[in-house]
Amino acid sequence: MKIGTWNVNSLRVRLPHVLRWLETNQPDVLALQETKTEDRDFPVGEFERAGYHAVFAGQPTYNGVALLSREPPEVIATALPDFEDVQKRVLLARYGDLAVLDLYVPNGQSVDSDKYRYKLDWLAQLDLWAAQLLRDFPQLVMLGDFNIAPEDRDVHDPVAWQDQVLVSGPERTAFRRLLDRGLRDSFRLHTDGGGHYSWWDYRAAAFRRNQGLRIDHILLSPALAARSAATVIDREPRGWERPSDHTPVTAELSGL
DNA sequence: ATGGCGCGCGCAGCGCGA
Repeated sequence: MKIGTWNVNSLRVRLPHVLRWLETNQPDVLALQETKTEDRDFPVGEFERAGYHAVFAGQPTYNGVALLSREPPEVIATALPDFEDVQKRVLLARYGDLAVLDLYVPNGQSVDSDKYRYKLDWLAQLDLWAAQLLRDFPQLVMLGDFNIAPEDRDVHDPVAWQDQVLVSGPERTAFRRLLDRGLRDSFRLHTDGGGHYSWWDYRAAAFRRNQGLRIDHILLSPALAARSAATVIDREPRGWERPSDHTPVTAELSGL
């Protein structure tokens, strides 16, 4: 099976891109972030016509997550447990034995901001939840926009980015804690080198110059990591007209 | 050189993203 993640930076604007990408790539599950769409405006019918079920947790203007799938979903959660938050950043669904957690981790803005503190608190709560989820769901995929470049090889200019938000030590420690729980970064199961990014700034021709960060991730529980056949960053949609600043990442799991 | 682009909201220009 194929399962992907894509921060679309407004589903209203990017719906044609998502439909085109679904048609070409035929994933079994696609997790979206930054839909920026209220639930009553979610384009359910468009995805039904494309052969996909859709579940979503949205709000006006900001944030918003969704899961598209061939199989009908069972929604388990739409928020972090025990964490007061009006921001829609979490969607957990299951498809039979497979559990999929779609995440839009807070950006953090800058390391000296209140939003950074919120990001670290949010990640601490995610870590607690991850321990429970790994017990409850042996077949767990945790994927989305983590807003963390885990290592310097995931950063085009580590010196310029040092100690900046998305790259700072506390954020990387939070990401590392998830791996210490037993989750595996599926991209790194198959590719060691640098220069592979999932986001490029709209400004300064960053995509053309491949000045990006790898911040969109697919984490796999141990049972799924054993089935990981490939993880691919698809740069193509970043080159389309009026693109999202993120591009899709897809994991292939064998025997599911 | 801290801007640079693109989004929502709403009709100007600001907050936000990363």
